[in-house]
Formats: sequence, C-alpha cells, structure tokens
Amino acid sequence: MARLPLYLRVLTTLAEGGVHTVSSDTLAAAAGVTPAKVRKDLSHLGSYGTRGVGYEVDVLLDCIAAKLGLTEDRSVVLVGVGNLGHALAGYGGSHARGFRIVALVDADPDRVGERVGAVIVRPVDELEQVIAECAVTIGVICTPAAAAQQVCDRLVAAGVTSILNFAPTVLSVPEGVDVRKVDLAVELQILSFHEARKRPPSPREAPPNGSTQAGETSLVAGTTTGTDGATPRTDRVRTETDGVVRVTRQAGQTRPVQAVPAEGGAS
Amino acid sequence: MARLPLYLRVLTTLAEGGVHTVSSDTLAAAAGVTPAKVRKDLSHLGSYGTRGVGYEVDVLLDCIAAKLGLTEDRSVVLVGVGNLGHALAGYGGSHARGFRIVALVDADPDRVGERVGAVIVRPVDELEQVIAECAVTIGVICTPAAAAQQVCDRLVAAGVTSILNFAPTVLSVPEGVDVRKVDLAVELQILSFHEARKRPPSPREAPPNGSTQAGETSLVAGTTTGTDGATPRTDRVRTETDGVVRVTRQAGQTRPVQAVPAEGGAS
DNA sequence: GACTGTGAATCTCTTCACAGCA
DNA sequence: TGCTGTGAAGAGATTCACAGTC
Repeated sequence: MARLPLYLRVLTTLAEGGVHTVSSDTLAAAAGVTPAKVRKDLSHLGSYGTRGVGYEVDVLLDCIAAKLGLTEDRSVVLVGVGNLGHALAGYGGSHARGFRIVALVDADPDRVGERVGAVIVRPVDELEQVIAECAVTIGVICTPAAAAQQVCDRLVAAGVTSILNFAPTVLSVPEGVDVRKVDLAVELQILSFHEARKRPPSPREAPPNGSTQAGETSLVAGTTTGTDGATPRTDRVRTETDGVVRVTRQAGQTRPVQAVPAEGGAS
Repeated sequence: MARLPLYLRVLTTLAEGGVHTVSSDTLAAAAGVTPAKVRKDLSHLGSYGTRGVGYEVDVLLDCIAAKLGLTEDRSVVLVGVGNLGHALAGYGGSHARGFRIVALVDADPDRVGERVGAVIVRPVDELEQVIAECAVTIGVICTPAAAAQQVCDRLVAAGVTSILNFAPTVLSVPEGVDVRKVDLAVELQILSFHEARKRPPSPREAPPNGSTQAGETSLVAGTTTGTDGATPRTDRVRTETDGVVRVTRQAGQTRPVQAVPAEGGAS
C-alpha cells in the first residue's frame, strides 16, 4: 500500500512525542485518511492492535518499517546533481530512514568533486563501479530528459532494480525492474485541471458561491503535529484518484468560525 | 484523469516532430499505458479521433490543454526557494505550459533579492500582496515541514485555491481548496517496498530466478523520443496502484539486442 | 484493413456495518 | 464502553471484445 509511508511518518512523530498508543481514528486524522482505510491497511500487516485500546506505536512502527523493507539500509545512487538532485540529497540524508545515498554522480565535470552533505560528486563514468562497490539497488534519475533513458539503461545493466525517475520521459526497462516517475510539471497540470473545474473559463474573479474565499482565515490554528500530533478535524476528506485531496465541510464542525454560508442551511 | 498530462507531453513531442496523426496504440506506447486506457480517456473528452486513422495531434493537443485548463495562464506563487524551489522554478519556466510562476517568496532574508530565471525572490511578508496583484490561484510550498501549515493558511486566506505541497506534512485546509502532496521520502519508501518484495530479507546477492540481472544489457537501444517519438515495445506494462510501473516480458520481443557497448561489465 | 468508441465483464480499492475482545 | 478486525456491499477504474466508421 502506498499509504504505509504516511503512517510511518506520523508514527515516528508520535513516538518522538512520547505517545505509546494510537487509535485508528487518531492515526487517520493525522495522516489525512479515513479510519476505515487505516484499519484495513494495518490489518493487512497482521493484527497488531488491541481492541478497545488501539495500536502500540512502537510495535506498529517496527512492523511498517519491516514491511517497507527499511530494516536494512538500502544503497541509493543519484544521477544528476542539479537543483533537484541537491534537494533530494538533502532529503535522503535527513528525513528518510532506511536509505543511504552512497553516491552522487554527474556528467558535468564542473560539478564533479563538489561536496553535498557527506558525499562527493563523482563522474558518471564511475557509475557502474559505484553500483557494484556499494551494492546499490535503487537509482534516482535527476538528469535532463534527453539523458534519462541512457542513464536508466546503464543503471539497469549494472544491477539496479528500482528507479525513481524525475526526468520528464517514459523510461523503458526490462522485466523485473520497477520504475516510479515523479513529474513536477504533471503535478502542476493536475492542479490546474481541478482549478479549471472550479472556475470555468471565465478569467474574471468570481468565486463559485462567495463562500470560503479570502475573507476567512485558516480554520485550523497552528495545530500541526506540534505536541499532540493529532489533527482534530471533523471535515470530510476525500482523496481523488489522481492524488488531490479535497475537503468538504461536515456538520458538527470544530468551530464554524463566523459566517459560513458555505453549505446553506444545516445550521 | 491523471494521465492527461502525460498524453499532453507525448503529443507535444509528436507535434514538434511534425507528426499529424497518432493511433491509440502508438500514443499508448509512448506514454507507457495501455491502448484501451488511451481510448477510454480520450473518449471522455469527446470524440476527436477518426476511425481507421487515429487522432489528429493538433486537435487532441488543444482539446487536452483545454480540459486541463491550460488555455489561460495560471499564476503560481512558490514559497520556499531552497534547492527544491530552484528546481521547480526552472521547471515551471521551461517545461510547463499554461503556468507562470509570478513570484518566488522566501522567509530567509539572505535569499530575498536573488534572481531565479526572470523572477526575483521577495520576502514572505509580501505574500498576500503578490497573490492579490497577480491573481494567483496556485501555491507551491517548498518550505521546511515546520513552516508549511502556516504558509498554507496564509496562501488560502489570501485566495489561493490549489496547493502543491512538497513539505512532509499533512496540510489542513478549508473546504474548496485542493491539496496535492509530493513527498520525496515517500517515493523512495515505496520503491523500497517493492525492492523488499523482490529480495526477501536476505542481504546476499540472490536474484529471484537468475534471469534479468546484471548480465543482461538494456533491451531498448537509444530509441528515446528522438526522431520518431514512439517507443516500440511489446512487453506487458502494468502500473500498480501506488504508481510503480512494472514490466513483464511478453512473447514476441522486438529484438533482445545484444551487448550494448555503454557499460563495460556485462561480461 | 485499420482503428476508434463503448457497453459489459472484471478487478481493485473503498466504505459500511457489525461481530469480537479488552 | 471503546476500538479493532473483517466480511459484505459499493464505487471506480481497467480490461475485453466487438460493433461502427473511414
């Protein structure tokens, strides 16, 4: 399931906050999904919850980490150390547990030798060598689109079996290799799609029904995973197929703020 | 549909290459999806294909662009101009049509004033002003997690209705606001998950059935969107729910190629 | 003959509702 | 009483197969 990493993050935060047990409701709220999903997902890993109480944070944490294969550090090589590459290198270093970016590789001689975090950029020529040396199984491609397929081929040939592709190209790989694509332009376009549905082609400023617009300030105060970790919301949160999360006001709101003509009556 | 942007890119490439018509098969191959999906997706926008011939590239291009709301430029504000922010700024500028990153904003005084592409980084204080001035409807959050919710609240309060969130936090937004989350750590973990399934917890080098490992070189030659644009493959390509693309060898392979010089090893 | 458009079958994920335990 | 685990119902999305059109 693609939601496991999400739970993992929430649980990590909870554990750091000294929380020992979570209910599916709490976990769901903090992860931005429905309680039913949480229970189904977690039941697929086995029964690690206690009825009437909830889940033990530590146990769940270990269990999910194991399921995600994060128990043993995986070696990652990152090809293309531009801005995106730098950003990812930082991410991999600080946030992601279970990974070690063992090498940064770039075709540009000017970038070779640069130190990013604890790693020094090496020339692409050493790609195969690095992969063999460090038993790399995951490759991240942050090169321009034109170079992506070639890099991909070399990664695969050298033994990499999973690829995270940030280049805007469809990669061809042989059987047994998994590719995951992240396309920043596509992300924007998907948002644009939903924007277009909200505001049909009328360039003028015309909010759907003059409700939740500029006048109102945020509903939720700064209650982000701060001390408690649980985001207390009663709204209906639906995740679309394309990954966009949409919120719909529900009765019994935490606090209706003031004038909320949003859903009409309901009062 | 979340695949429209993909088609859009392929079609753009095709159009640049002077191609006038595409069949669903060709388009599917180039986009890395099944022909059936292409036809279903495109039929949802209306009938723009000609039976026996295919789709007219230009027409389809316009149609999809319209559906995605890319006809009128949308103003985007990007908050947090670190490495990721820089990368995105570049993306938005060169690749994405239909968007204009009208402002870059950062809390760090050292970064304010810096010129990225054609835009100059402004202080966060001017966030609301910028949004009002340029009628911004889409906000991109590239700040650290701790600042994300606060930034989000300000964006929403100022009138932004779609948010692309790169910070590793679940954002709370009021009704009517769409959030799309991209989490780089999660991407890696999802790959790790699939890696773990391939190689159950045995650190030793032991390929599932000694087939498609390092010995074999790339299947596809350098046939990336070069002249033709269509990637000719007969393999079975399945996209998992979590976005990972998995390839399965099918009978009747195009041509197993032999030893591609690129990588020395392969013995 | 080639290729689109689409209803029907299939599959997968989500949601509901409730039985089973602490 | 509170919350997990789960079968069953529901909702989408994908795939199949073929009729319809050029």
